[in-house]
Amino acid sequence: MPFPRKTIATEIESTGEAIQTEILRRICFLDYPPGKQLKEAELAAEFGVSRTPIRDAISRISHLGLVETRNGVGTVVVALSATQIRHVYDMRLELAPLIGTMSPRSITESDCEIGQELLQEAKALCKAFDSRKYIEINHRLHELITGLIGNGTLRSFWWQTYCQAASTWYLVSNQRDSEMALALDAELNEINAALDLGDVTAIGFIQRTHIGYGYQRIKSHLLSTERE
Amino acid sequence: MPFPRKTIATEIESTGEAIQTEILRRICFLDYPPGKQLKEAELAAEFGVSRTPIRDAISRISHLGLVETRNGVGTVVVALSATQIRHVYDMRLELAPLIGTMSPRSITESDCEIGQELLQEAKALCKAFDSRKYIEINHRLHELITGLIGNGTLRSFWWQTYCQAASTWYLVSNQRDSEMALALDAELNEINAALDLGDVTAIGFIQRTHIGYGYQRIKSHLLSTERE
DNA sequence: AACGCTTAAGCTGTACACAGGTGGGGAGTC
DNA sequence: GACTCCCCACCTGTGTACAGCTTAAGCGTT
Repeated sequence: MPFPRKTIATEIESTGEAIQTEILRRICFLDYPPGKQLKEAELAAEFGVSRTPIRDAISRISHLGLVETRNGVGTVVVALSATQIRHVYDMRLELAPLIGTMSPRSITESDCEIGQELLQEAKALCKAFDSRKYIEINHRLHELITGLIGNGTLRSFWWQTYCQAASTWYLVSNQRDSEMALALDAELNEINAALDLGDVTAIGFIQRTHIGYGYQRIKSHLLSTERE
Repeated sequence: MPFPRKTIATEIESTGEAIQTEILRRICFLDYPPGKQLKEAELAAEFGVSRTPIRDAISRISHLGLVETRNGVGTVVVALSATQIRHVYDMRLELAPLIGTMSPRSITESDCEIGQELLQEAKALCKAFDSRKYIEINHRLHELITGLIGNGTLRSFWWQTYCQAASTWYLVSNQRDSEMALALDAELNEINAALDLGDVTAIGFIQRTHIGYGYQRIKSHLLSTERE
């Protein structure tokens, strides 16, 4: 199944898939913020290939609704509308509990190690907030959790909604440094407890809980920006 | 959001999107059965365009896992493995109840008319089964129901799982003519009752129920083919 | 000075040519 | 006759040139 698997397991990626993953990562990480214009020629030069594979990558990304290509104009990264964000979050709230109930993969030693590692980094983040680090920790946490999903379809959907939510979520996080760091620390504490117990079901519900918190933060942010 | 919306509302489709929709339809309808080799040059000639838009369309379809492209060999339509089918159906069982609960669109007069129309065709099908007609009725029923979904993300996911399940499902249906026709007739009776009451929630649960039935049929089929 | 038109620059969409890779069939040998 | 190896036909992957579209800037007119 699609890209999520490719990003998690280190498989042999074709050139096109690697480029797709990289561009999508840049969008999620706000390296390409909403409004940013992606020029095929520019990217082609950067990756050292022709426009063809770039076009292919962008075209495949477009189904997430994160970019919009118009003939003669260009390809721009778009911020999902408030309604779309609501839809994505509503969906994530429903998907999260399924992580643990739909034939999950069993937790390994290595999963626990990664969890601990992330927790340490989150603790460091509480002392000195760094937007970029916050994003990276969250991203790796999502890779870890997505890897626990045994159902390929759910895994794909889970990853898709993450990518759709990421950009907006990380944009909001910039304005609430310490609160976000503490929330992440708390989440990772819970996740690690569940990892040690080998309880994937719990992880699903923990995710559901914290997505709810994040949703609240984003909703209040959306309200305040809509007033302007 | 992606293709489902485009297939349902009659919007202005770009060339590439139209081709994508058409190829995907052919896969769902078993015009391109598993094993069929898709040659870019052939399709290009048929649609009267160059290979470029064809490649684009196939590339975007590939994320559903229904086709596999290997360099030097070609692009072949693949049958989803038993495990993948199980994953898709498990997911559909979870998604179905959400149709009515996640901000559905309200039912219009025109929806009811289409429902009645489909019911009549289903009744005709009971008297003289026609595999092709069975597929078409089901397809249009799915377009109708997908159109009732207000949440764009859910709509996209619902449509994706339908496409993934369709090919296998329709393959199985070939071997159980009358049983399938009767089941479809029963389903459409229930759907129409819910349509008349304007109860989208009911439609979600009806779908959930009948997907369960279909799942059973496919499971027994998978078991019998695995033995061979 | 303000408005409208024209033109050119720059982007994507498409066609086409070529490079790379794969598999099968035929010639040659044992 | 069977097996092996090589070559060629055919397909996808990539690069490149060109056509079409959009926008903005600059010029001319009022």
